[in-house]
Amino acid sequence: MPLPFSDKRLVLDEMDFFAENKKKSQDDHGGDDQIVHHKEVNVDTNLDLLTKHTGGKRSIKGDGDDERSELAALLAEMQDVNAENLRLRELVDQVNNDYNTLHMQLIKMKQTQHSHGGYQAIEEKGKRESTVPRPFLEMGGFAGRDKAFSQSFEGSKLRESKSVVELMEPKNVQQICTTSSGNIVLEPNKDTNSKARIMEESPSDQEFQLGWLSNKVPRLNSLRDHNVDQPSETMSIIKKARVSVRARSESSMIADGCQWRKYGQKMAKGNPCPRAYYRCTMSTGCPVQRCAEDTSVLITTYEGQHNHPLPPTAKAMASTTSAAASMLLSGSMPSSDGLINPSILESAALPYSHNNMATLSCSAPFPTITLDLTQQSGTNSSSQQQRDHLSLLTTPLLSEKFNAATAAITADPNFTSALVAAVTSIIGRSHPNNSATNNNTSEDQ
DNA sequence: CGTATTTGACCGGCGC
DNA sequence: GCGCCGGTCAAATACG
Repeated sequence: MPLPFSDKRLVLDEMDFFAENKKKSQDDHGGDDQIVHHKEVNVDTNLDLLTKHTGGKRSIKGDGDDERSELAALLAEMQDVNAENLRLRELVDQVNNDYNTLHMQLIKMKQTQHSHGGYQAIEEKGKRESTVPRPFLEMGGFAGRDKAFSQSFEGSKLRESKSVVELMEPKNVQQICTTSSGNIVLEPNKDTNSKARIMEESPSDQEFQLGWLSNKVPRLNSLRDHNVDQPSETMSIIKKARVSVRARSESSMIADGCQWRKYGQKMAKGNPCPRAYYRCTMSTGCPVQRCAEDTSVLITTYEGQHNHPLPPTAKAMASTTSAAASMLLSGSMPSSDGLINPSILESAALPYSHNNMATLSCSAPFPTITLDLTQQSGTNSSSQQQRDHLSLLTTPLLSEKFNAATAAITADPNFTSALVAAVTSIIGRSHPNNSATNNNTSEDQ
C-alpha cells in the first residue's frame, strides 16, 4: 500500500539533491542529514556568488580586498565546521542505530525469558522477517519500504494470527477499559461506550464488521461496495486518520517542535474544558492540525501529514504519529477478501497493554489511534521487561520535564516497537478463522 | 505595527 | 425539515 506522505517525499527529494551536492563539495561522507546539507548548499551558493564577483576565482585572497578575504576565510571556516558537523552527526546516528539494535535484541531476549505465547510469536516473526520491526525503528526512511513492509506485514498476520491473538488476554482487555474510564480526562470514554453499542446493536459478524463504518464514515463503505479507485481513496483515508496523544501536562500545548497557531476554540459537549484547534504554521497549507483539551491530562490529536521538512525537535513526534497513523490505516485497508478488517472496528487492548500505551478507537468519526503517556506506574505489571519499558516512558514525567522529554519519549524505539506489536496483535485478532476474536471482544464488554 | 489569540458567526454533517 | 454539534472563518483584540 503506497503511503503518500508528502513530508517523506520531500525528505527523499532532498536526499537526491544531496547526492548531487555532495559531488560539488567533494565530501566522501554520505548521509541524509537535512540540516547539514542545507548548510552546505548555502555555503556553496555563497561561494558561487563570490566566484562570480571575483571573475571566476574561487579564492579571492590576494586581490587586495580585505573584506572579501575575510568573507572567504569565514566561508572556508564554515565549510570546515560543516564537514566536521556532518562527521559528528553521522557518528551520532551510527551510535543511535547501534543502540537501537542492541536495545531491541535485549528486549527480545527478555521477551523470550518472560514470554507469553504471543510475544514469542512476534519475536519469531521478527527473526524470519526482519523487515517487520525494523522499518518502524527507522521511520525516517519508512516511505521507501512501505510496499515491502505491507506485504510482509499482511502475510505475517495470516500466518501468525493465532499466536498473536493469544496476547489478548481478557484480563488485559478489561484493564484497558477500566483505566480508560478512570482517567482524569473529563471527556466521556467514548471508546468503550461505542464498542459496547456496536456489539449490542450488531450481533452478526457482518454487521459488526461494518457497524462503525456504516454509522460514522459511509465513504469507507462505498469504497468497499463500489470498488472505487483505491489509491485515491487511500489518500483520503490517510488524511482522515488521527493519532491522539494523551499526556499529563500543565501546559495547554505539547512542545513537539512544531509551530502551532490557534485558530479556534470550542466547548466540547460533555467536557467542561474547552477544545482548542491548532494549525501547523511551519508551512502554508500544511494539513497537520490538532485539537487539545486541557485538564491535567492534555489530549493532543494529530490529523494529517506535514507537507514540509521538520526541525529535528519535531521529527520525533511527527514520525511517531505518522507511523501510528500508517499502521492504523494499513490495518484498516480492505483485505484480500474485500472486507474491511474488522479488528479496526473495535477498541482494542494492545501488547504492552499493562502500560496502556496505545489503544485503537472506533468511536471517533475517523480511525484514531491513541498513544497514552499518562500512566506513571505499571498496573499489574509483572515482568521486568514491562517495568523497564515503563521506566523509559515515565521518568521524564516524574521529573516534571514532560514537554522537553516528549520528543525523546516518542523517539524511543520501544515506543514504536510497541505500536508495531499493537497493530500486529489487532490484525491478528481479526482473522476470520480465529474463534478467539469474538470471545475476546465479548469479554471485553 | 506586525503577529498571535480570542470569540462569535457561519457552515456542513448527522440524527431525530 | 429542524436542531445539535464539530469544525472553520474572520473580525476584534491583545501583545511584544
